[in-house]
Amino acid sequence: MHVDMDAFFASVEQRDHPELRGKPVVVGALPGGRGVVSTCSYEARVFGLHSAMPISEAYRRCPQAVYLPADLERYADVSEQVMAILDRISPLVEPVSIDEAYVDIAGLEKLFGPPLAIGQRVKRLVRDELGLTLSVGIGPNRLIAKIASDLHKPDGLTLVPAEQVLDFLAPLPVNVLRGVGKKTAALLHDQGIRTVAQLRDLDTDEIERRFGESAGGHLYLQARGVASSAIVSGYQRKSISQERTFQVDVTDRGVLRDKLLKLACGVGRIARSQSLRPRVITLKLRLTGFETHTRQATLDRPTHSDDEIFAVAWRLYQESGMTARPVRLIGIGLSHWADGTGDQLGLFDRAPRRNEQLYRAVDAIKDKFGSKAIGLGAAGQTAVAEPPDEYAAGAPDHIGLVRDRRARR
DNA sequence: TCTGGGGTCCTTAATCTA
DNA sequence: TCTGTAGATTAAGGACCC
Repeated sequence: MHVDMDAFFASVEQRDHPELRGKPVVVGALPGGRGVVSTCSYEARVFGLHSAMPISEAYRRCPQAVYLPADLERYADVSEQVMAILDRISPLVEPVSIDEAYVDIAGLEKLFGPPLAIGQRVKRLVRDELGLTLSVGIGPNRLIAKIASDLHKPDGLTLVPAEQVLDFLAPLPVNVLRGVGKKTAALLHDQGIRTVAQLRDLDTDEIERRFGESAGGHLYLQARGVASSAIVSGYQRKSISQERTFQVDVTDRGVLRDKLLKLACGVGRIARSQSLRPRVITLKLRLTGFETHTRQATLDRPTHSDDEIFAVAWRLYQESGMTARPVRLIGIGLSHWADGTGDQLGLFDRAPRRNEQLYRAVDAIKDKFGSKAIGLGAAGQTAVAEPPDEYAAGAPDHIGLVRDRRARR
């Protein structure tokens, strides 16, 4: 099951300020400055407003709307309340963003009834306890549930049984698939491919040649309704970043230096609060004309001290070769934690294409290093000691030995 | 004409190293 | 000891998502 709050930020504002109900509400940047619409109410969408639209254009189209800055802390509180309700439904909840989550509802029939009843229960609980609506999609895997939840927004509830997946997907535009944004959609349109059904006519070699092995492979499978159904709770972030766009492009070194110091303190504080020490610090610059560059440094000694983060970022700026150019945006990112999870070293090889070979290789590694030393997972995923069945069902992408960097085994 | 902020993942190329 | 190279790592950019 995929649940998605309706116009989340705007709905919270309308709930807490009754005078805003029934009116176009835009949460995001304020008119007059630089920025975009974060979320807008359905009353505002009537005027063609939508997320990510430049605020200047939103104001042109709908000057009578109420424009509010985002109060992210408050929305995060509400988000936690929503997630807490989901936790009461299932032990396997995977929040994907502030207003969205996947919930594993397999095997809950005895407790709550059939899938549709579970969806209705979630909607009722959230409406009664929090005064908010959401849209629910239920399907045999994450892809289908996600697309389904989007289909009858707002306040929707859509179920797609496994045997209807292919027919369900066929007429939909290709951009419903994960990873198909503006660029990929345009490439597909150039070939006359607009629907998922049409995408199915491309064979796997053709599609991988055009979109790369990874993206192409995903497209091929998604077009056939194949996707993961694994719901993973427990999240370890991989990076921390903060960035700021200036109201007018900045050339003054002092202004940039001050902003960079503030950003360093901001990311440093978060890193310390989570005991994360980055080994990599990234400086981001956006120049006049939206030209974006990054510069990064790998540290000898990881740190989450504000001073050290700032010093590295400032050095990166000075060595960037762009100090003469006006700056539109400046930002700092931290990544590659020195401690904690996500620090395994994968020695990956192209996988044998047949499971038989795979398991022979796994057995050889087990013999040599012990069963706890090995793990299997799709590329980029956390490896687990025993492969879940869904990996056993198809040929894996990679096989490799995973070890702890610190252990040096 | 305009394009935020916080993320993830992938590709490509250069460089390092066992 | 020298050298070529596969594979790992680093760096930069970009697509995409919410």
